[in-house]
Amino acid sequence: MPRYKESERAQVKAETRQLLLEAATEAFARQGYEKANINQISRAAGFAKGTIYNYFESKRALMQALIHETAQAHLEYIAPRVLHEEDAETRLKRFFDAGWSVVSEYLPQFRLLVNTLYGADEELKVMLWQVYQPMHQLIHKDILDLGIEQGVFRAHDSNATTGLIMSLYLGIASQADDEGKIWLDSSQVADFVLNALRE
Amino acid sequence: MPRYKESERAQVKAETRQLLLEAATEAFARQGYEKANINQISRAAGFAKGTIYNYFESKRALMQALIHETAQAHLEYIAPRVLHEEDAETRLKRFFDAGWSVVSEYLPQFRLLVNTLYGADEELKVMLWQVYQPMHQLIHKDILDLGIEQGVFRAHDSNATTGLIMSLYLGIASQADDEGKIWLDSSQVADFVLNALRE
Amino acid sequence: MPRYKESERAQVKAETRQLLLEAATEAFARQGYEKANINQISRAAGFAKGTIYNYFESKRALMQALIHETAQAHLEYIAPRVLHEEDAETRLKRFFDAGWSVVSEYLPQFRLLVNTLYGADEELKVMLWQVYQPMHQLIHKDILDLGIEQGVFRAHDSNATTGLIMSLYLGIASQADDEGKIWLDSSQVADFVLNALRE
Amino acid sequence: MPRYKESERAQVKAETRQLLLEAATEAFARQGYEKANINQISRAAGFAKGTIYNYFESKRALMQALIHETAQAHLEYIAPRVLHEEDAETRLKRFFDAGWSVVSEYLPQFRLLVNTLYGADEELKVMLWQVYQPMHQLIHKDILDLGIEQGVFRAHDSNATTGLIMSLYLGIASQADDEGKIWLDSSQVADFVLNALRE
DNA sequence: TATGAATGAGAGTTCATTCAT
DNA sequence: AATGAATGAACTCTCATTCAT
Repeated sequence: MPRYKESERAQVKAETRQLLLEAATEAFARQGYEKANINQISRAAGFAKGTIYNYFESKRALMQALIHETAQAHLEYIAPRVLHEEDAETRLKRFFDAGWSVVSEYLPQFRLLVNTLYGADEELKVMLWQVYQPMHQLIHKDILDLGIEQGVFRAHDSNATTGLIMSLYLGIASQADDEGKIWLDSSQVADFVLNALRE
Repeated sequence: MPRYKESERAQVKAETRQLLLEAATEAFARQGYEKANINQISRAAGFAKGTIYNYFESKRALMQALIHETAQAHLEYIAPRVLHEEDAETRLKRFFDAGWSVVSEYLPQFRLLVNTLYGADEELKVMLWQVYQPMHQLIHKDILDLGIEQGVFRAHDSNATTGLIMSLYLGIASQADDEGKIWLDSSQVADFVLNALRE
Repeated sequence: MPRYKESERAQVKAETRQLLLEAATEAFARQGYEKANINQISRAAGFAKGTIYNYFESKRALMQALIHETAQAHLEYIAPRVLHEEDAETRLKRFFDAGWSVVSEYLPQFRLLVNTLYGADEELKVMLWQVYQPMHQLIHKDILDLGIEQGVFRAHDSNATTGLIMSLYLGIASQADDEGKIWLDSSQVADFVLNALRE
Repeated sequence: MPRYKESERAQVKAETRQLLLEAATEAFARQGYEKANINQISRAAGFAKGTIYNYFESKRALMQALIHETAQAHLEYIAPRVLHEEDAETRLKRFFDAGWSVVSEYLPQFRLLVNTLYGADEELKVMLWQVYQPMHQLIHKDILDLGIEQGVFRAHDSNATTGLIMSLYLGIASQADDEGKIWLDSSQVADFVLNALRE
């Protein structure tokens, strides 16, 4: 069998999978995992109910894949933008900056993450916090510890501060309206943190 | 015409209602609104499935009553403890203090509130934010503005800061373990905020 | 114990029973036996749910008592008005006359009877046709056979005609509007029958 | 994209729908709309309980579809048999003739219609009378008015007479036993009406 | 690979009935 | 005799999942 035929097929599969994930994101974000329904999701993606089961073992597996990939994308969006900067203060600003951009560009994805992080489904929550470890590392090591090293942040429990920063990010950003607009500027939040850390 | 004391019957009704609300809180907090189920809740409260409908019109009405009463109780726990203090700094500390106590004493209730505040159910979310207005007022007026007046907080956008403080409270406190223990002391969070506001 | 106390009590009981029957008639007529509900009926009669069970063994027993008494009353309304006349033709007119009056004065009762007579509940239907036997006798013997005897009706199968007359009565009268007004005059129906029977 | 014939699937769907409608007819006719139950109907049709909801939105929608189709079929059975005749008298006889056949051939359907026409469910009743308009037209125009024109019926209010004829048909035919046998011949009823109209 | 008819567990809700007071 | 809280069977409807085509 010709090689390109194979790859073509693989591409179609990947596209279908992507369409399903997008529809699922939207549905899960809007209605929550329990209320969202497989039929709707399939239809919204342009397929029939059964198709979803060619790509995911179950509704739950779909959700898990979704969380995984979404969180991953979230990380991959934010990390380079932060690391592109040299000094810790700017990195912190960039963190909130990029975080705000995620919200406006990928609102349903972001909502899905927040719902899951603060939701009642322990299994999903734990999984997501794990996937999010690199984000904590980023803040902890590449922003806070760096800042202490650079002498721009006072000595402090940077692990604790990481938690505080994540809470601020998620708490404020989750109040975005349906257009992804957040009532506080990212810089206001960054300044608040900087004030707390400076000297 | 009733043959026994009216008050006696009223008391029994109130108790039953309370038992149902408690069971519901536990169930909704552990499984989320959608997954929790009426039969289970009634059974956990020691009643048959139909009993719940003698007290609440529907599952949703039960949830709404619950949110209302829980949020109210939350407010009534925190406000006096804050207002008992004179200076703004102590008030802020007390706010986190009391907030931490709520978590350890009323863990399911608190979880229910957080799940709802960050959940996908728009109607419940809006309702809860409304009930929570006095909490925002408390922070905004009775802590932040007071602190500015007292000259202990630098001038700042106290409305914005209110949002940040709430995010910190909810974000950190929601990470309590099953015994209600939170990995950060309330004082650490308070100090972080105070550092940001002081000068 | 004094005798009048007894009778007083009996009277109260009878009144309560009557109130319950009236409320039941209204409910059963409006919603049908299955949809009508015991709580509503009790409340409409001014009593609590349980009270009904002091007077009737079950919802079904209530319905049966109701049908019985209503059909009886129906008969007792019509028969004397018919028998008061001497000649068969007038008796027939009186039959429809009185039948029309029943509808305007006792609409819910009448509707209940029609619903039952043409409904799916075989047991109730059979019971009602039995209670209605005297009505058939009245038409058969006291109107039709009399008419033949008097030489005003042609010879015919008066049993069959009885069935036709009942069908006409029930069919037309059941189309009464909510005020009990029937679109055809009783005399029009009577004339139709007389035309069919005369000579 | 579907791999098998569209028409094949459509055919299966139509058959399933028909089976469900038949089972529903039987159940609704025997127990009435309220008492009949969806599970039972599906099972009787040879399907699982949920299947019905692939074909009808709700129990009520099922009932409405049923009434519609049944009344339509009823009309389509009777009308051509009546119109096949030339003179009004024979048409009238054919009307009762055909009406009697409907009962013996489609007993549950007929019972369903009668129960609905004389039942307490106002919405269904109104709907059915509307669907039945053509039947009234048939009697009114194509039998009674024609008869007057042909000079075989005396002048009379043919609208009123239409109502009387329908009452006779429904009233007598609804007394069919479980084999669909009616205690009066259709000709006896027809003769009664003809006697009333002739001259 | 895609389809959608069929499935049936499971949910929320209703309500006749019981019974302690 | 009257009450109404409690009960739980029974009902309608939803939906994740299966599978023949």
